Amino acid sequence: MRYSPDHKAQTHQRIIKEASQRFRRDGIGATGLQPLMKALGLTHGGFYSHFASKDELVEKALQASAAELDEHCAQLFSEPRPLHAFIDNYLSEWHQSSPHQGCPLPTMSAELGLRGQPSSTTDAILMARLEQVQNALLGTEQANDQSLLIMSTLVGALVLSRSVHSTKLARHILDVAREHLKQTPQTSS
Amino acid sequence: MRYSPDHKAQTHQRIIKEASQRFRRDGIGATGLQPLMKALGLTHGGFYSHFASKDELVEKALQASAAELDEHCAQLFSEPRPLHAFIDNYLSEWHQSSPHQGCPLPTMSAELGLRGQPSSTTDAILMARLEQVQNALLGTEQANDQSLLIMSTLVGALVLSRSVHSTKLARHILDVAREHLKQTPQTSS
DNA sequence: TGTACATCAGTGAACGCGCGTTCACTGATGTAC
DNA sequence: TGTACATCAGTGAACGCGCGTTCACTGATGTAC
Repeated sequence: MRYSPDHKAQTHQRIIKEASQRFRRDGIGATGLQPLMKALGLTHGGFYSHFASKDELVEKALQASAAELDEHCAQLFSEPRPLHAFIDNYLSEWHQSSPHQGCPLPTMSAELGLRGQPSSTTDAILMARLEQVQNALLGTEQANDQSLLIMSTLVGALVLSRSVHSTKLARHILDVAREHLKQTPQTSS
Repeated sequence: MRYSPDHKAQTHQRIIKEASQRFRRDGIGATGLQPLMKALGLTHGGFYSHFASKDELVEKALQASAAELDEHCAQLFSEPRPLHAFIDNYLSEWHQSSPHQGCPLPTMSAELGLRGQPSSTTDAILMARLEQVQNALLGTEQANDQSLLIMSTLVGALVLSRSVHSTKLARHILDVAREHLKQTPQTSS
């Protein structure tokens, strides 16, 4: 064979990785398969020997984003104050300006909501995130509810911060949410 | 003339109204001008005698959404407990399942963030919403910051609730956020 | 009162473009004999 | 060792489609004389 035995598998993964970034950065609808393949030094015709359709790629890319995020979070949650580390990371300037490397919920959830296949991977991503926050809350009463509340505020602050034109306001939104969430640490509200 | 003197102005407004709903429901990119005009019983060719481009319509439609929302909020804020009324409305099942009639922030902000023209109408919408929340907080210290925090949680809860596949979870997200926000009424955190 | 003309909201065919998808093909490799 | 064939990741032209946009046109009306 012309290529190494795992060459195709590698290409497969490269497509998924690039797609997962573009979907988060530009949205699913605005990401074309032709430019995507070209960016990887390939032609678009080969795409369908890797995936049955764009929808399949969306699903795979979303799962890849989730796995990437799980790994990233696992590191944060090994720190002394896991919840603070998670919050700081989620509301960091890095996350604000790097949607393509961050959580898919703020960027893709709206678009996924109205796409044909409801996917249910969104649920899985949210649940995974919630679980980790719950672990950090260490068996507090209503840890379940509180983690939902925290995630709501995190996602909302990030969405608003990214959509706002004034960088000063954008930053302030993150600051306010960060302060509040770190101030109400383990106790139920 | 064949039409009444304000006929064109009426058509103009009908286009804006229909567009403002479709943009919120389906997204800007996924809303075609051809189907939009057809839905109003018109042909697509006439569009450009009303607007210079789709971008201009986006701007006008966004402003219309904002005005519509202002009016709606004004009613809520005349009630005895304006903040509670606002929160209940924002996190209601009606708002959850009626993105086309609701706040454009949860549905359009992601897409607006990455479009060419930064628009800055998003900022105006957010500021208007914040101002009303602040008024409800009646000059509390840090009313400014607290209204930002409330809006973050409201937007995040609605975004998550809409994107989630399980209706039970969707409802729970709204419930948790509503309970929390109504529990911390006027006092700063 | 009747004819000729101007107005102008809306019509519908056409444009170039990028989309997702299909498919006959290429060409370097490994295998068979 | 050398030739013939099978494999298969990737190629690139082509498909039908809907998009935003343009433009010559229609046809009912109001106005001028």
